[in-house]
Amino acid sequence: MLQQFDSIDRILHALAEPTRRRMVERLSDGPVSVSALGEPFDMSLAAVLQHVQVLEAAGVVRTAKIGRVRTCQLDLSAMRATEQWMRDRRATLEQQFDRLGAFLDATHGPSSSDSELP
Amino acid sequence: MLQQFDSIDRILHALAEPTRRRMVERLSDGPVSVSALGEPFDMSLAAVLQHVQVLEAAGVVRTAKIGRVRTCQLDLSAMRATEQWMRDRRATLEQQFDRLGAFLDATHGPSSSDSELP
DNA sequence: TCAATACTTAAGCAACGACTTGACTTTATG
DNA sequence: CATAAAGTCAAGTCGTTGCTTAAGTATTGA
Repeated sequence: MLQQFDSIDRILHALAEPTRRRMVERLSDGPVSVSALGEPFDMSLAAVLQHVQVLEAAGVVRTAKIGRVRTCQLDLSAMRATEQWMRDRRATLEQQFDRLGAFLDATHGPSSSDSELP
Repeated sequence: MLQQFDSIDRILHALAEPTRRRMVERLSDGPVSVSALGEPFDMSLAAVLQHVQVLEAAGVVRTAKIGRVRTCQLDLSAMRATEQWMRDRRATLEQQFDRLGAFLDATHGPSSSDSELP
């Protein structure tokens, strides 16, 4: 597979990992250090750092080092962009349903709406 | 890594793959057959089918076979659930900002708001 | 200053995931 | 019926990823 990831690809890839997802959940309560972030997991600090680096490379978190501790913080704009991508797909498809509904209404008179999936 | 994926994990994993993301974009224009879905990609039909199976297992698409052709269709509820997860993380964190803002306002009088990231 | 703390880096390994090819199975269609 | 079309299944290849351990580097506190 070619590694020509665009921004959304990197964000989704970062969030697809269960451990990283739980880290993000933790970070939504506020900023924490790398070791504090990894504390719930049975995992070396090096592994925790690798997850943090993936999240940071994706733009999902920002980090800053003060003294010897690196503090991690969620960057919401990445998730906003991803939500937006999903909203766009939904909007496009929902438009299709609307057009189909209108077509059916025009062809055979108005009937029950088909514009929502079960 | 333990394979104890929950629903959102499977959805995000399915959408994290660039090829599958483009398939989803195609499907947001309406339902297509497996071979039509794979037509833009330089890839065997077997590979296309594997992607479809991942998307279906994640609940991102539903498929149905009529005669010899299997038609694929987006299921929006999966993406809605994922959007919701992201909205929840954002909401929690934004609440933190609000609390911090209120704290700062109470401690030193009102100043410029910190409730939004750059 | 010495030792503990908090990361960081690098190398290596095993599991996973995206592809492939090749052999079928099922529907159409001439 | 014979052949093509559309999809399915099963191995097997190979790069990526999540993790480990081991050996650093700064910082901090007694």
